[in-house]
Amino acid sequence: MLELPVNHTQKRKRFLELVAKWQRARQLLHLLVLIVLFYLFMIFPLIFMTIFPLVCVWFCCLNFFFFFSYAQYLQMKWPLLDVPGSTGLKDSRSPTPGHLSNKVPVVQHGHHVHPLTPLITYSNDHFSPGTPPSHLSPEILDPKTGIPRTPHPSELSPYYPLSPGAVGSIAHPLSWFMQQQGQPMYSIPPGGFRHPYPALTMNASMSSLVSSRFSPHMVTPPPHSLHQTGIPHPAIVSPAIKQEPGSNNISPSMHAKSLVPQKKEEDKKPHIKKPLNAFMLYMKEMRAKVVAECTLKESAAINQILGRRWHSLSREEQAKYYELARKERQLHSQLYPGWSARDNYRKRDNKADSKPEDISIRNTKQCVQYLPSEKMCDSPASSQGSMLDSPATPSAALASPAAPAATHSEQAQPLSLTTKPEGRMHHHFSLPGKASGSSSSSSSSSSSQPTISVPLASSGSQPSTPILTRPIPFTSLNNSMLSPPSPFHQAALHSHHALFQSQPLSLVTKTTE
DNA sequence: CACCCTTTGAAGCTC
DNA sequence: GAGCTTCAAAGGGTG
Repeated sequence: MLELPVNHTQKRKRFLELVAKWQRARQLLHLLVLIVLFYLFMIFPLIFMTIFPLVCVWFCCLNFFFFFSYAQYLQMKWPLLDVPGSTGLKDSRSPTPGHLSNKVPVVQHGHHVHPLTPLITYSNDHFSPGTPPSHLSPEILDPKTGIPRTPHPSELSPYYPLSPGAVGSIAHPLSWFMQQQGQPMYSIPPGGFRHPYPALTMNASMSSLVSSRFSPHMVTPPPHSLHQTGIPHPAIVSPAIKQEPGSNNISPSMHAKSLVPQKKEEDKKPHIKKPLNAFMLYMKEMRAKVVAECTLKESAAINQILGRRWHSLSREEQAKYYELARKERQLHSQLYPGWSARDNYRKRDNKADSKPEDISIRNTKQCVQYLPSEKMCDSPASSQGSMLDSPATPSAALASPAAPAATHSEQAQPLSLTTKPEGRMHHHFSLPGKASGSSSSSSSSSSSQPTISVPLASSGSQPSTPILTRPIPFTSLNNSMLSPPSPFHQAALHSHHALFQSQPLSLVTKTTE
């Protein structure tokens, strides 16, 4: 009769001893883990940053789960037992029995709280190494829509793609540039870019430029398409990849027979392309959008639309592309210090030789009408009126703080798309010997701009319109011309607009002489 | 299959 | 220095 309670108390005592041992072991384990983690934190901050949160979470969960269940188990099995692990659960104010007191000099924490919890916050602010800072966040606000735009999937377009109709949902490919507008543009060291690895001396904008426009996927990276720095550059086009017309489209046997070794060496040279200008960059970005908005797929038609939209852009928007183009040129010049645009001249010798013959042929192909499709899908801002009312006014560019550096070409701004052919028609009529005969491009352009021939024929007595014949450099504009609402300017534009309206593009065709 | 078309801008060339 | 020419991208169209 008396042995039963004795046995019971002994059993209970033994169990309590077991619990105490486990408690000490657990505390020792805590200490050990703390030491290890602290060591890791001091020695391997990088590892700490990545692994430690996981370890902490794991340890916390495991510890909490294990002790919670164990305490519950003890409470169920020994209702009268004062389980140390459950004190915190039952009542934190309940005194702990002396025989269960902690003799290990470790601060006792609640089991559901990790000892390092006060030192660690699991907020994303501290444990989001992969999250870029706000100024590097890919999400930017669309200046037009105000909607945050997310980065564009790289598979859509290699360069500056803008998904069709998704201006508000896709990050501007120039976001890197937009976000840097407030910063010094070029952090070129005083010694210049003579580093053998220009990429190492690039600033952020440069590197992003390389990673975007000069992404290696554009060009298969054969050895000869690598820059001397080893950096593949899309501007380098191997002759094997992009064959120069008339030079590399020859069969190997013909090549061996007809070409001089020097010619071979020249052909083996990688073809370094020109850096893209502002409009090219704009086209690269907006082409996909226009293609998706319209059912058009002809690049010529797309380019016409893009040309009008380009003029409908605000000065600030254009300035972004001008600045980007400037960076492109700078980077290009740094990557290829000895390169000149002349190097790419006359690559198409047969083409140049055959130009005079092509004029007659081209004159027969000038009735391609893109206007209906453009009317269908072009933005409202690029209507005929908007071409003339486009913000492409010189004064705006001058006033724009983000305006590109003042190169005369960047400042030159066509007043209208319909103005350039007029000048070319001038050559077509006045200088037939050279302008119309020596250049296929100019002749094609002149012949391809249908609005001019008729207005000139009908309004040949308008010598006052040469202001509209070519892009006018700012340097050649006086103040009266720089001011947009100039009566003269408006009158000229109005008359020009009237001419344009009197001869819609869709109705006018090239008049072959 | 090579070239054209079409756009704007940059740079080279010519006079 | 003005004017002209070439090239850069793009992809359907054309011979």
